[in-house]
Amino acid sequence: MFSKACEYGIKATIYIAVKSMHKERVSLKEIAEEVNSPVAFTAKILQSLAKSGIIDSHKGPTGGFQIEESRIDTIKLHDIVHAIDGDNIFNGCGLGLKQCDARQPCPVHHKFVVVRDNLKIMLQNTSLYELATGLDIGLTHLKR
Amino acid sequence: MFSKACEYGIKATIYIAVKSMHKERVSLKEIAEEVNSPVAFTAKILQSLAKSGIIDSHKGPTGGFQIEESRIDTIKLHDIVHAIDGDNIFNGCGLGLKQCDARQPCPVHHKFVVVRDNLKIMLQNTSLYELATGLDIGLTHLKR
DNA sequence: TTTATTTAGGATAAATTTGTCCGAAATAAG
DNA sequence: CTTATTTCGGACAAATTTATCCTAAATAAA
Ligand code: FES
Ligand code: FES
Repeated sequence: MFSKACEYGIKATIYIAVKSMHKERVSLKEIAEEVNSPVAFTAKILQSLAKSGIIDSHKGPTGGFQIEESRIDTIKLHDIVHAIDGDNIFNGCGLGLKQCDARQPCPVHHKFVVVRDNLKIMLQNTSLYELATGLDIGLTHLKR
Repeated sequence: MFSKACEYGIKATIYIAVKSMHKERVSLKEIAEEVNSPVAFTAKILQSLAKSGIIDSHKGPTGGFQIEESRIDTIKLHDIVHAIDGDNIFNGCGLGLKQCDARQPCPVHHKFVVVRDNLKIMLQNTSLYELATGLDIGLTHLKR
């Protein structure tokens, strides 16, 4: 469904959000540990999320990653997925046709768009805030 | 969403079904042309679909692929996807946790399972027959 | 200013998926 | 029986994704 990079990116962002809600910056190393992801690969993903403006990064001692508190509830899961995996998952044809178009539909088009839109809406309606809160109060988990 | 192999496999199966409904066997070469897929790669996929019992294959002159007519409406999209991509898409965690379990859920679990189940139900409810019919009467297309 | 710490970024490498090649096996037809 | 045709199956290759390594740049603190 999502790429590995996206899975790591989502988990990392949620973890950063939890820490940010407690006014704490968090290092790459800590993130990778908590998220159970390869450190260097996670670094790349965080780098790109920073460039996308989803998270903030700071170099040097006391440096690390954080998210401006006021933005945590405006950031949606959709934004993270879009930043990492692009929009093929939201607009692409389920059977890989170059263009998904209802006027020249593939055999699964009509049924597939329902599912695809369902996913899109879910991602658009899910805020980083609610995901971070669930993790913070111990209702959900990042490792297993 | 689906692997390339699965996309090709679905399109190929639908095409074989259309031909089978007209009592015709169809060769690998023709399938690959109609589906716009690499010939040798398509061969591997068809081979595995034959092993899974979803399609029938016959060697030699006048050989090719076909699907027993009576089975066309009992085969569901779910069967094809399951045969090629396995069941991770139906049961796997959206964030890649080793085990998706409501008792130890990841942050997106509750929202993700709704979408995932939605997809599963759609695939289970979609018969090869209806997909093949749509293609046969020119309502849908395999290339673009 | 020096040092230690942390992210940035480029080069590589490993793993997986996608795709190719070719000879073997089956089989229909002359 | 021989030949032509078609799928089978294994080995190999290319492309993409995932992952690692190392140096540079920034920066906080001594
Ligand atoms: S054309 Fe295939 S999903 Fe729309
Ligand atoms: S635990 Fe992640 S989707 Fe169920």
